[in-house]
Amino acid sequence: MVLEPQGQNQVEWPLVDNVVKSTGWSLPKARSEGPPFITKSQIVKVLEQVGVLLELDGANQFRVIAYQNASRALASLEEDLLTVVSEERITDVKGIGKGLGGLISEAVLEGTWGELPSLYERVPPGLMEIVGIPGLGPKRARTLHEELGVDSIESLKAACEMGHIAPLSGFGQKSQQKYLEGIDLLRRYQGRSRMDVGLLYGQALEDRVSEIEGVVRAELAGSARRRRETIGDLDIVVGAQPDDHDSIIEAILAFPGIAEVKGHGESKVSLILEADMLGGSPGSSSIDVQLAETLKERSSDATIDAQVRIVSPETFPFTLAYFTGSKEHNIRMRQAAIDRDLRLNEFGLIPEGAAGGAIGLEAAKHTLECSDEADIYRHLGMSWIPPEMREDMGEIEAASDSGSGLPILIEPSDIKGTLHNHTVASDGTATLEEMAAAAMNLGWEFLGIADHSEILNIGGRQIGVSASDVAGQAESIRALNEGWRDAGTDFRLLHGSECDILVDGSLDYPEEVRNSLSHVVGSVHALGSWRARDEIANTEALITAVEDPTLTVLGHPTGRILQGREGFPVDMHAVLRRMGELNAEGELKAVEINASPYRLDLDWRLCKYAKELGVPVCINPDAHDTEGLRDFWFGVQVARKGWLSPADVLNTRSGAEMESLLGL
DNA sequence: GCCGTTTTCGGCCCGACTGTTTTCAGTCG
Repeated sequence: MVLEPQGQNQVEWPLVDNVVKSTGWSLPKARSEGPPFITKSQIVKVLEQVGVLLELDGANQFRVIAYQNASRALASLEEDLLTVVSEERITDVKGIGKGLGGLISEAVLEGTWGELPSLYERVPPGLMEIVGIPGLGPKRARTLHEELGVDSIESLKAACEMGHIAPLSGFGQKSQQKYLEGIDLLRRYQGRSRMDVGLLYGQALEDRVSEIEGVVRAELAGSARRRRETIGDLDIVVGAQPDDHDSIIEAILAFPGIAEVKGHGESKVSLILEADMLGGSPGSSSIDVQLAETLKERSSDATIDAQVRIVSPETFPFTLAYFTGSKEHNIRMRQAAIDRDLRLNEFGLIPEGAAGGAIGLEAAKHTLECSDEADIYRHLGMSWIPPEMREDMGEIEAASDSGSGLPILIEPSDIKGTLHNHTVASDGTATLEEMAAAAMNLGWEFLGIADHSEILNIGGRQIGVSASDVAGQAESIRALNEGWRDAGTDFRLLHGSECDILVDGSLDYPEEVRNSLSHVVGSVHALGSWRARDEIANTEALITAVEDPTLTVLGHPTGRILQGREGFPVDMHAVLRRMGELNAEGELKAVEINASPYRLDLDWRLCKYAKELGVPVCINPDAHDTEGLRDFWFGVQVARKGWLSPADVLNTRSGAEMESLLGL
């Protein structure tokens, strides 16, 4: 076989990847051929940036919001953008009007950006970094620039140290000090945590708070409850009688593992947590005990911000719903309330007539009673929406009495096995027997082995299984399966491979080797080459790969590492559309949700589209040891967030069904 | 800048907290 030159298939190994932080604040250059001269994902990014630039430029805040909304609207556009633009249907997209429709069309068809270049030139790039500092928003950044010429983190730091900030009107000693601390914080702290780390801390905190005397209810809210792929800070909502609030706050402040108390008042405590918080048993957490143990080892040096909010038990459901978000979901909920002449906030659902001019807690005395979140949704003519779905991605419409209804979401217990796992034959640390035992321990009926294919090497070291060794692995698996069959055990190993997708979209291994396998997980590992190319070339190559008759599952489709590196540019909508066609023709082409919390790729935003196209999703832990199998749990969270039901997920099928689907 | 079945103009979610003020702007979620 012909091997690619080594450099082409060097893995950029995720966790030692040095993240080069370029500012990224510039307008993308047009492709040399087109249209499209600029791709959808590039426009999405530009609109998002322009929102920030306009704020810094002192624009009307509603104009700013319009750009942000348009960015979101475009991101969730499923159709091919060039088609939509060419047919002059771009302004049919809600949130994109004449102005932005024109801008988007110009970018796609001409490769130019209208008036935007002058905006980008006008706003110093350093100001964009500065608004990342807590307590320093666009207005103050603008003032600092105009008054002191601050145009970077460095010049801000210098201005603080020389005491130039405090005398400014509207600023003061405390602001100056806070900015210095903020700069330090920004350098130390990445801002968000992966889902696994965030949930581990969140559930540890929730468990500890629940045990405090006087606490009636405590629940994790925010992005953690919504199972976002990364979690900003933790929000815990506590319901307790007002008389108990003081003692509860005192008890919280005495917890181990508090690196810093950022502030505390009558109803709120703001903390930075560190690893000591994780001591003790995992208690009632929904991550199981074993998984929690594994995660503790992974996240021993992490810290995370947490806010605890304490309200009366009657107010609890409103506060929980409010702090669960998302912001976009809440806005829609408020609008639904307004339509019914109600006011919805974190304290209640208040008839406007009854509240009069009162606001806040005073107005909330007139609230409609709600004993749980479902009551709130019911008052607004909707069924209860699972937190994972609260992203304003159509759930409000689906949940409303006149809507199409919400799907029944998949649960971890629906999973009967997974298809993408490694052993000592490539870069795993467990044997076939050990992996199989661990899978049976999880109650699974099958385990797909998919060691790396021949071409893969890391740092020059051969990792993949050579073509000649594939037959040996097949024989071992056949013997093991025979043993289980004879013993009447309903379990089997499925012999697959994680075959590299080469730069031209062809698959590693000779065809006859791939044909001998039960399944092929096709994955891109030569990230360097793919990231150096444009979206259209990558999309074509990926479509070539999924069209290969031997490919069963498209593995970690974009190659992203959360908070490590972006995936390669690709029009995943187009790839999924092609996969949808192939499935309609009777082929089995599944797309993976790589459940490793470092990846969570396919992104949840694309799951619903895959489902609509009839592309089965396969949740795979990509386990490299027996504990790694448990990561499938995170994949299930992503699937739920992406509206998937058990039937939409390939590996909810029984072991026997799986064999039949794979033609074994 | 977007939107509209009371509107093509005049709205655009809403409240807490902080630090700066002495009645409030900016930031955050």
